[in-house]
Amino acid sequence: MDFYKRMELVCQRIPRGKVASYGQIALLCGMPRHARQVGYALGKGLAGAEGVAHRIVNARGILSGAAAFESPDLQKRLLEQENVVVEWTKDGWRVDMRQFGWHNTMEEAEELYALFQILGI
DNA sequence: GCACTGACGCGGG
DNA sequence: TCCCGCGCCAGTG
Repeated sequence: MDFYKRMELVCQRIPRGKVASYGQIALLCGMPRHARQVGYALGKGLAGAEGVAHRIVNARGILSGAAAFESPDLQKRLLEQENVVVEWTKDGWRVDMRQFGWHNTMEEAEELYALFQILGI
């Protein structure tokens, strides 16, 4: 069971133009309640998710990781570049999860789990 | 081993 | 819907 390797596979499956939450990533990795470790891994540059890290937001759609990017609005710009609408709220930059959330299917989850088994991670 | 930290989540009101 | 408080757990020193 290698959490970070699983994270890499999961993160790279987030479709362009969609976002996923930390808890959702943890769940797909087969590690419920590990949302904070997902954030830790992204911040440390583990999990090889550099290219798609901007697609990870919290459960409410808030870009909580803005401070971890080189410039404060980099994550927002990367998302807008993928046609994701980001709006300002009193809590910070936010994405509408109903519209842009990655609503993965049971099939995708099972497919990932099978892949983990094959790769032995 | 212990205490503290943090890109978080959720249930209740 | 929003706000609040508590729960969570690998890393770190």
